[in-house]
Amino acid sequence: MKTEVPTIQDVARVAGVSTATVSRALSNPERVSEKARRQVLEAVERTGYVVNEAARNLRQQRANAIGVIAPDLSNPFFSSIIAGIEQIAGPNGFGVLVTESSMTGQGTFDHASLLAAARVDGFVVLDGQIDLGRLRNRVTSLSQVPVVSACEYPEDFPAPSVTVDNTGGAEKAVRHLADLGHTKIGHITGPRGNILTTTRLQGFRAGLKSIGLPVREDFILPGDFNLEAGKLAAEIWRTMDDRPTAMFCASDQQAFGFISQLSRQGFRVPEDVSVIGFDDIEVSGFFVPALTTISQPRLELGRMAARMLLDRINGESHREGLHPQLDVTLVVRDSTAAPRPE
Amino acid sequence: MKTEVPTIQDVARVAGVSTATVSRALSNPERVSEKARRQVLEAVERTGYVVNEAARNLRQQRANAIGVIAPDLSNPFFSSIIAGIEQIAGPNGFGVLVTESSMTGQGTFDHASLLAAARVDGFVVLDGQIDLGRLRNRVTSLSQVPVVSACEYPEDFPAPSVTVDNTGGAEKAVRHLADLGHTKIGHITGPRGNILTTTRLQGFRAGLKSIGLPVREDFILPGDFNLEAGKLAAEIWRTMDDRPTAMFCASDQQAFGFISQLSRQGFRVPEDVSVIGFDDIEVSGFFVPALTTISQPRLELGRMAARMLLDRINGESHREGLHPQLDVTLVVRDSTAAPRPE
DNA sequence: CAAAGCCCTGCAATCGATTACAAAACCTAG
DNA sequence: CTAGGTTTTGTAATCGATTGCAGGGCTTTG
Repeated sequence: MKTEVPTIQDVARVAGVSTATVSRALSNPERVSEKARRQVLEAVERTGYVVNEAARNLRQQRANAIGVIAPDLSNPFFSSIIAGIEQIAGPNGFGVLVTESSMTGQGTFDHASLLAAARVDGFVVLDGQIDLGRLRNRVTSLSQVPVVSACEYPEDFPAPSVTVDNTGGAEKAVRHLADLGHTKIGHITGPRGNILTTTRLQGFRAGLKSIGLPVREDFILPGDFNLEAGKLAAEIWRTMDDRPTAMFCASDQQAFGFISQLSRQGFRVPEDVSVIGFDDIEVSGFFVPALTTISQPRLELGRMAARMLLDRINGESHREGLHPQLDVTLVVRDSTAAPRPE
Repeated sequence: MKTEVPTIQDVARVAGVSTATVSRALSNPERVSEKARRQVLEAVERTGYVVNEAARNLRQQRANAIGVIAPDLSNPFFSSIIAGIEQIAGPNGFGVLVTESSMTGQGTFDHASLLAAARVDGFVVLDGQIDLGRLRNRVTSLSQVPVVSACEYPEDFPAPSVTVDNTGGAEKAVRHLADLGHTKIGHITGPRGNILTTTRLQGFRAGLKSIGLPVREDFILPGDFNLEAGKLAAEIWRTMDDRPTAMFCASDQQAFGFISQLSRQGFRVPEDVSVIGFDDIEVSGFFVPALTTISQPRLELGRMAARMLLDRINGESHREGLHPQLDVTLVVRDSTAAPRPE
């Protein structure tokens, strides 16, 4: 039982040609004769040869892999994006290396090293809070390094990005609630300093304004995107003298936490308060009540980001400032309804 | 602005030593003199040198990376396990390459190639449905290749695995329902042929038997682990003449789908029917009603698998048949209650 | 038939690190 | 002061693929 892994040499010997021909037959089939190609292909079959990526990477000075820096793998929102990235990267011969932001910085695995180490040819950054200093530190100008951000990104991130229309989404949410007859509309924000938080809040304000409703600052509750934050917000809502009859949540998870805590206290959604989320993750349609929300094209976000990154890696440097914005759509389900008549 | 990446040669020149010394100073500090070490370290600092992994991998014949084959990245269940794998792999200098099973087989990216291509040193397989033929095809005997399966695995998978006590978990679920006073207990299974389906069903039967309840075959509904399956099962439950008063679902997602569809039809959980899930994914505690379920140590599952794989890669061949089983725990929340008195 | 051009092929250098081997430097003890 | 031992260092081979260059074969054309 031979455990030896066959090399290109073995193939060459079996096929009766040189290694150069084998290499060419495999990567540039049209550059070799019909006959040689057949022989090589057969020899590959017989030997079970598979190219050694390490050798190829070394010679070609590229890794054929891209890195993904995600803040939190256990958040289903990100995994969908990653799946989208995979969908594009895989068929193009690129592997996908996923790293949680919290992991990097340990051992040999910080972002910059990852890149310089020739392990990946570029990054998709999904983390809006990422520490730029660490990246910049090694890489003089980020704009020379293939990096694309998706979804979120830190302020003045000097890289192309692909995002969704957060402002427009928030406006849609507000308009939907207003259309149902709500006039006292509240908002639970995302974490401070996050770009998504800012744009959604902006859209919330703009939405109210555009339909002539006043912005009640006391109806804006600070939060985070996770379940716990929604729960906390519910506690605050409960203690309010004058309560909003509808809440626009910055994320679906947050909405779940909000609704969950409310029902535990005996309130009903949408009877006592309408709730609308943002993201449209998979469970949203199956929540009780099914969640009305703003749907993001998550898979497409990932696919787009991957495409842009691959383009950059391949040298098609579309100008620095490419920032496509995908559209979001309102999905009406059961968590929103007309306010209870006074 | 130089874009050149510094090599070990550059470091050697700056430090005034040979490349061999640089290499040793970095990976075996104790093998070089105090003085040389200082010089090298300073030169590294000055040049911003980072080892080229491709070159190292080629020379050392190892990739310092492990592959993870997951069936479905958008399932939050798996992402947690992956996070666990990361936690172990990262600090040990190993990268984690994640692949969705559905992706592999396309292009150069099928499982076996991935391995032979020297891209990864081993795999963690999370997919119970994986096509073994494709793996075996290249690799004479899987048992020689560092592979560890976690959670699920195909029948007679010739590799170490780490799983949870599915049978025991199912028994706990049944016992809990029985303790509440239920005698008509049903089960929605996972997909056919899956090991988790089998073991949980087994446990379900064993549980009933151990408390002296008869196994009603018509109370066992075929399903899948996803949301949709739960919804389908709910439709069946509705049409039953004699309905179970409690359902043990093979997964939390399935339970969500079941509850969701039921409430849409005007039934209430747990008043009309108690529901218990399996997995304890994050939202479960925030569902309405909060889901009673069997909690799996998902992070630990990943960590354990990673540890075992790293051991195998490093040659510590603990005997073939290592199959640790982690314990699961019952988490009682609001979706289960005593049956309504007749 | 010879010259020019094209296609195919092979030789050998190359990528950047690691490491076997040997030489050099340094110590220690007699 | 020297033989023998130990530590430190450097030289050069090596991993496996890709690719610039040049040579050989074949076709085309004058």
